[in-house]
Amino acid sequence: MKIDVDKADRVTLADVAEAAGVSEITVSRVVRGMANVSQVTVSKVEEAIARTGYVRNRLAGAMAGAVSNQIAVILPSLSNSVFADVLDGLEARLQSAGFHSVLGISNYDAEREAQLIESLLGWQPAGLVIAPTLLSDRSLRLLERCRLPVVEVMDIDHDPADMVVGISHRQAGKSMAYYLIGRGYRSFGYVGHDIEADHRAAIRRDGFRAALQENGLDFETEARADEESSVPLGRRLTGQILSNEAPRLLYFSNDDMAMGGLFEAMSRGLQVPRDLALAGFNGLQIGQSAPVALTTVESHRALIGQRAAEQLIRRFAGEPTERRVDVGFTLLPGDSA
Amino acid sequence: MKIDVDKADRVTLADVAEAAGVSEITVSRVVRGMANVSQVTVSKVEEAIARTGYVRNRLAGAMAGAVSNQIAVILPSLSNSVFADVLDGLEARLQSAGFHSVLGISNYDAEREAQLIESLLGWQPAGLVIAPTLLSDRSLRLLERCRLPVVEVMDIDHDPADMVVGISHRQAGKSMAYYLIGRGYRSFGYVGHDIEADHRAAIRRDGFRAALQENGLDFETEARADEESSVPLGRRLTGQILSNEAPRLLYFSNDDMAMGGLFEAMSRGLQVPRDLALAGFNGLQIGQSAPVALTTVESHRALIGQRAAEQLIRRFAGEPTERRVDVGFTLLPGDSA
DNA sequence: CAGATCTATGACAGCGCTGTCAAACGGGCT
DNA sequence: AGCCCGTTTGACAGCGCTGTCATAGATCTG
Repeated sequence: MKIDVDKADRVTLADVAEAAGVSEITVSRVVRGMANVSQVTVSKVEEAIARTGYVRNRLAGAMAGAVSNQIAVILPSLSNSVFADVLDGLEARLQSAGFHSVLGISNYDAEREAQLIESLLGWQPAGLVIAPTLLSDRSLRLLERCRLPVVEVMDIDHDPADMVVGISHRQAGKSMAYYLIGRGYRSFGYVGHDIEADHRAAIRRDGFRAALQENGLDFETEARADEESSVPLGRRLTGQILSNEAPRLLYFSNDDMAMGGLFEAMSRGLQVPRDLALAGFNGLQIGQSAPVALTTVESHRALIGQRAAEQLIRRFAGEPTERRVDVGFTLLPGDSA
Repeated sequence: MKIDVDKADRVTLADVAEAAGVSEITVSRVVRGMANVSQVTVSKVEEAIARTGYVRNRLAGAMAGAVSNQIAVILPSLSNSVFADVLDGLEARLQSAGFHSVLGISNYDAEREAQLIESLLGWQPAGLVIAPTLLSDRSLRLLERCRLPVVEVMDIDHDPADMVVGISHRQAGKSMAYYLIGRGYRSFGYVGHDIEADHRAAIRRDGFRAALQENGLDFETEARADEESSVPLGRRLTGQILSNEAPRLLYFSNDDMAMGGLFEAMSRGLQVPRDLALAGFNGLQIGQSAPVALTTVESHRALIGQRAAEQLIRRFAGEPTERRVDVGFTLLPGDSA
């Protein structure tokens, strides 16, 4: 069978060139906004472009040697608003610099992640941004040999293949613990989601715990489930803990979970923080608007995206880049602890 | 044995072909998993690919005639989780069919939207998915002449250029009003965000209002601000309304806003729904986990994304597609009204 | 006014891959 | 043996664009 492509319809540089009475390369120069074309020619060409309805073929352009303006982006999930925020910040800066992102979602699956890297690399992108799940050896090898700027985002608690932008989740966990100990809390519990998949949550918990242990303390209880984080899960696990003798303060794996905890406490008529104190992570807007503002650590997600974009843009411009960018976090005191 | 180190830059089909002792086209066939290659040759080639570290160049592939596996996706925003959900559903189906999405964010700006369409079309994608803001004439012309499957998503209250997947926001608004009137409410207020930009919110409001008017009613109050929807905004506007004589029920432009309303009511010690009833739109998970579950309409966002992907995939396979897919919505009774 | 220096334009050769068509090969059959 | 047919493999010509280098004027210099 023959797929009858509309070759006749597709307007190419050659068509525009003919229509404008100039050469292809001149049209190409106009399209790319290059300086060395006379004003008269430019307007002739622009008129011809409008008349023919030419749409630039970037595939051919990228092939012919000009660098692609595509950036490969690999994230573990989008249902978690945290990554949507990062993507949002990334897109904003990328777009304003004329780049597009090509997206891949790994679903916290290392094998899938490796496939995505390989597949996206096939589009010869100008750069790669990845929020790593747990990079497999294959992934690492791909990243190292691809000779292309790579920014790992989210946590800077590891050594990057090229560049990394984010915060130290270990420090975030520790800071919260120090703060709470300073506020006088001595009895702690942990409520978490699937921290096998979400290793950053695991790092925060470890950091928190390390700080507790420095003070001769530890979690008295842990409630965990192997599900993605969510408000209902936070609520359910908090309910479980509250049905026994509960610790004074619950540290949640993130704000979604903590909101669930807050809701459960409210439903039970508990006063927060008098009867139960809560702390989360992320600084989601909703937590700060709750009747009892959540005590949490703000991770500047959009900023991470922006900085990642900036690193790439700098690299393209031949400017120096930093191997490790710590965007820092902010402890939001809130009223829940 | 000898890996071409001269052009260490890129391993091409030719390199692999040489390493395997076959022709380029044969390697190409193996890479594309075509049937007409002998088993012996396949393994020779696969070995050579592994040895050379060949990464397929899809740019060249797409150029040479095979269709691109990229899908252009244009959304108004990502900070609104609604679009992140759509993208999530879309990506899931697309990836499993071997496609990637190339993303563009229009920020509810028609001009930007047109630019994005043109720019993304330049990558010769196989299809286009767009959650339109307000398509400019230029955008419409681009969509119509691009000879490529286009799926508009979110609302089906308009006539699509090609295909459309979503729900009727007008019906969603009306249904909620009918439900509330049926529950005995007679006094209504509206709390909304920037419905100039978010025309779907405007359609819901109009639908709601039309249903009220059918019953000889109307909004007694409206509180609006020209900002993106958010929990704090919902809270602030609700506060404004409550400081005067408030209507019995507040209809919010969406669940984010309604959560703000709920929080404000709780903070003031009001009983919901006894003292104030609330209704939203979207069916966000958090609203259903709140101490008072939100009365709302669930828009199946991820499903919209999935269906959009399916329409495209069908079209590529030459199977028939529907011009208009209504994924339907679900009224969630909740406890807030 | 010859020679030097720009500026504006074009010719040409690929980028790395795949569609097309042709050739080589290996039986099965008469 | 001679012929046919199906399976494997390869040669070749682009896809639409841009980098490189060349060329034709235009402008300047002393």
